[in-house]
Amino acid sequence: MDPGPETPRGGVEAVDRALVLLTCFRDGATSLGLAELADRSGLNKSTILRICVSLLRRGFLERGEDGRYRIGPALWRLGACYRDALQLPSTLRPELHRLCEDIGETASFYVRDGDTRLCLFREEPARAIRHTLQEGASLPLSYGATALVLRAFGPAWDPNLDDIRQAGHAITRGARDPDVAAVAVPVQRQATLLGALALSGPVHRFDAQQVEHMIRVLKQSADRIVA
Amino acid sequence: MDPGPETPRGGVEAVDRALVLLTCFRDGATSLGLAELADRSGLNKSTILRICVSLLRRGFLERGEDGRYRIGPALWRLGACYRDALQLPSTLRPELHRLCEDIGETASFYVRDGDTRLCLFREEPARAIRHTLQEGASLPLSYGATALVLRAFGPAWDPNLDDIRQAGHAITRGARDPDVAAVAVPVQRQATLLGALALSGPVHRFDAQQVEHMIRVLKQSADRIVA
DNA sequence: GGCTTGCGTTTCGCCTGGCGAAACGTCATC
DNA sequence: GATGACGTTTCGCCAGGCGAAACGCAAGCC
Repeated sequence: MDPGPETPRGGVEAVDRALVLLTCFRDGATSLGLAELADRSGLNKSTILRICVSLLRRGFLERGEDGRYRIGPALWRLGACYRDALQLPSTLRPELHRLCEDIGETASFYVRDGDTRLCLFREEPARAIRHTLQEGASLPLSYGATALVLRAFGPAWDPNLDDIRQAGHAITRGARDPDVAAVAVPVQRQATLLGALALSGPVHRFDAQQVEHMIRVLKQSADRIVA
Repeated sequence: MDPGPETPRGGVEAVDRALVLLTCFRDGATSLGLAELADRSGLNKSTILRICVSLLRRGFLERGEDGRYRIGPALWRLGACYRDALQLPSTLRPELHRLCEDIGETASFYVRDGDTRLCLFREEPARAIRHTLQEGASLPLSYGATALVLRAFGPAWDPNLDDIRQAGHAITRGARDPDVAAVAVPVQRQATLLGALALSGPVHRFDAQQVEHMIRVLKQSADRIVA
């Protein structure tokens, strides 16, 4: 949580600290005690307590009966506001569902978020063995099929990714997890990249023939989404 | 945005102001300029500018090319964290989908959020005429079928709602909007209320017979969700 | 062109909000 | 009853940041 050797100065210190506190809730840490917060944020306990009064009052935090802190409902509301601002087509979620049902693998939609990628939506099939991921999960841009697509079709021009731009899709096998494979295509509206659409699942269900089929279906979906 | 005649004291002023700023994004206001923010929040422009530096740095706000502010991706991530903390059964979303398909009306799930209710999930049917609402929408507890259920089965015991507790469901016709009707049932896990499950649509499609059918299906869904 | 209006941004001296070490109360555990 | 971990409260000191005002810019108007 340490902001680095030299924080780029500017801004309001107290606000910064509050945001650091909120950001402590990640990697599955859905509830935190005061000591854990102090530990993760590096802030003085009394400082945290004071800031939490404000966060609690405005619904940005909640307290369980055990006294532990949790993220509050205001953040769900604002999260929805983020999604609304993206003005994504309403066809996105239905298309994901359709992809997931047709192919029988997890379908997901990622957007770029600075130097990470953010899973906005996902649909999982009802199969026993499937790729599980959470909406809201934040992953690095350094690996993964959606990461490649977001980088290849994003604003910055990386010559290493010419082949992906050429092909119009990206495939990875075991990039993040040795058992997981994924295929991704860009979703573009008038030459601007909205995000990446992907199918992911166990690597053994992604042979050449199936992957080819997935790419075809993914591209059709991407087209329908922005149609 | 005025916190009332006398803010309940305590907390950190700068943090409070930052949260007020974020809360300005609602009612479909997905992007705001500095002047609008100043207007809505009642804060001095220079104060806002200073606070925004922190919010921008941490990804809680974004700036469009037009210079306007929008909610940032960090809030989507945290919104997901709120949902995770509720530990809602993974069966919820599929059940909503099933309800929506079987009945052909909008299916939604609400939780209590202080003195309002918050739409966590919703599924809309593909019909031309349907009830449209947004995930993340915040509505009052004073009217609506889900509001009645959340109040009737929540912690505070309101004797006016005995009949709803008795019946195990609530029905409203034209409570919020004269054209909209809704039926809602509680979702309870070991006697604690998780939220309210509802079907809503145009009032003319909610005659006595259909409503009875919906109630039956809703209760089955609620049971399956917590099974 | 000149005037006006609205916007975002920057400045700066003054003052108070809030920082944090330390002390405290309260549970568990040994 | 000693120890440790935790959440909470206190309080004196001081720098963080408040906000009126000034500024620069672009668009609209006569």
